[in-house]
Amino acid sequence: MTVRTRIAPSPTGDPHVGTAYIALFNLCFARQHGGQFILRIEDTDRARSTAESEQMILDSLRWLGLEWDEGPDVGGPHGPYRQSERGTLYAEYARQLIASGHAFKCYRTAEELDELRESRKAAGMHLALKPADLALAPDEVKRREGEGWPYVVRMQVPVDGSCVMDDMLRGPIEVDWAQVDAQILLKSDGMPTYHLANVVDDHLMGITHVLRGEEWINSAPKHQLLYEYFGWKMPVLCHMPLLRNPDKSKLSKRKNPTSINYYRRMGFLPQAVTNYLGRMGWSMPDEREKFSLDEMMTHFDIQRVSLGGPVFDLEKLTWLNGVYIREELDDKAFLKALMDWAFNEAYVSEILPQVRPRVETLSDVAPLAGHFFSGLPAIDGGSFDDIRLAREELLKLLQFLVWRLETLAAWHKEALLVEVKSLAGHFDLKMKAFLAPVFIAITGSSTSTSVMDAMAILGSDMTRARLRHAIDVLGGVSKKQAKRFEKEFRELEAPGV
RNA sequence: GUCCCAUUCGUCUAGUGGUCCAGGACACCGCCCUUUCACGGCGGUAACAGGGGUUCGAACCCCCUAUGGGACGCCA
Repeated sequence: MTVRTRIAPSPTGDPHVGTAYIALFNLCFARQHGGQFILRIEDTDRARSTAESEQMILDSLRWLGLEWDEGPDVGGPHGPYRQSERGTLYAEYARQLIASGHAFKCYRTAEELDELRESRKAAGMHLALKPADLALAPDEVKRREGEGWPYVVRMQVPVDGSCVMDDMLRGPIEVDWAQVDAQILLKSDGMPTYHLANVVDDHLMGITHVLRGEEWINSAPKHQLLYEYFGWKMPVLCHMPLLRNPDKSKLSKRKNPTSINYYRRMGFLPQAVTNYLGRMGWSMPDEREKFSLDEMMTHFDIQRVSLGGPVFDLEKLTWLNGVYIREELDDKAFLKALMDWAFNEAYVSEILPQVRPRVETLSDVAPLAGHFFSGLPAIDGGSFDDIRLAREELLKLLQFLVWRLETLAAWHKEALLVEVKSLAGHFDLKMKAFLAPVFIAITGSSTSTSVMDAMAILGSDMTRARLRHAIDVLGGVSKKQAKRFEKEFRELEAPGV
């Protein structure tokens, strides 16, 4: 048996807890059956990830203790299908499908597709575009082809009848073919979409079981069809429930800290985080709450997965983490955990230059630099009383900064400075005035170390979490405000559009 | 809008036709322990979404309704 987890690349290298969650269950499932567990980063769009951001994601999975295997024919997460070759490899399979009549070239433009979807929506029909909907008159196709228009390769799909696929946990799932669109297999830049890459890779890697998120159920018919077209054996499917925000929507960073790095920075123990993820939609046969990864693997049973989408509860995770610190760590291990976390030479050395000019006695250090060793500062709305900005303007400032920082790929002081400068310009504020509220949000006080350096040292996850926390204690951004803010922010991002 | 998936205390869950007027955990409340605060111990509030079937019997099986979520991208 061979299973794999596919990882969506992210430019900032944020490893999502949802990814870790799926990886954990894949790992346990594989180990329980003595099988292999492989990792794949889905980098069909090279702009989305860098070697560095991929490394960050892998590091955090390793931190959680999720060890993966080198797959057959796959040297690490990328394997022989690595970027340079990937386009040509998948293009070859796409050609094969065209030759067998299972796929076709489509010269439709984005505008035409929008129109088609609009009119279908207006007519109250389902939005799936079928091959017939996309067809152009033969001479028009000829013209576009002759003029060298860009094209994509789409798969053929049946127009009627239905597709039945099997899910390990849910039993047979039936979907009308009418709901399934002529999925794009190869983009106009020649790179494959997830759907093609996924099927081809899984086949070449000999994947036998696929455990993935519930959000993939609807595209499973396409995958099944592709396996049929190629004449390959389809892996067994299993769709895991989705982790949720407290409001039950799919876990998202807008409403929750979703980055593993955040929990790491906050001082959670990896065993506790992994244990907690293992309790999401799953339980030990004897119902104990606390168990190690090894215990989970030996007692694992996929049938014990419950299908209701579990809410990720920070409070309970925090309790569990406390249990681990109290029960699993003796003084020596506790000390080691602290040192691994922040009390180490590398980290403290970064902080020393910040405090040296500002202290007179050694005992000044802790109060001054405490925020480098803390989570969220104890602030409330009153902490911002001295800021001479209207409440809404203040919220907007913090919110814009969060949004800017969310897309920042390289996290260092110079890059931060560029962002802050440009935003200060937008708000028509001097740097000092712009940074005043940021200072309070990050350090929790109005006298401390340099805020720009603090942000650089604290890192992306903690910085953003503190800014978001400040927004929360200020009463949060209302839906109406969010709408206004977003509009203004977009105009700021793309001036003249 | 169309389709798909789901639905047990506020939250995570146990429960796969009788042992369930539903058990455990977090949170909350009370009491005890304690020089404070925690930790710990004991106790309490609190749920089978609703309606129809099937059955001697239903949280568990079937149907309908409601609610929630997801999908409908040259994202993954």
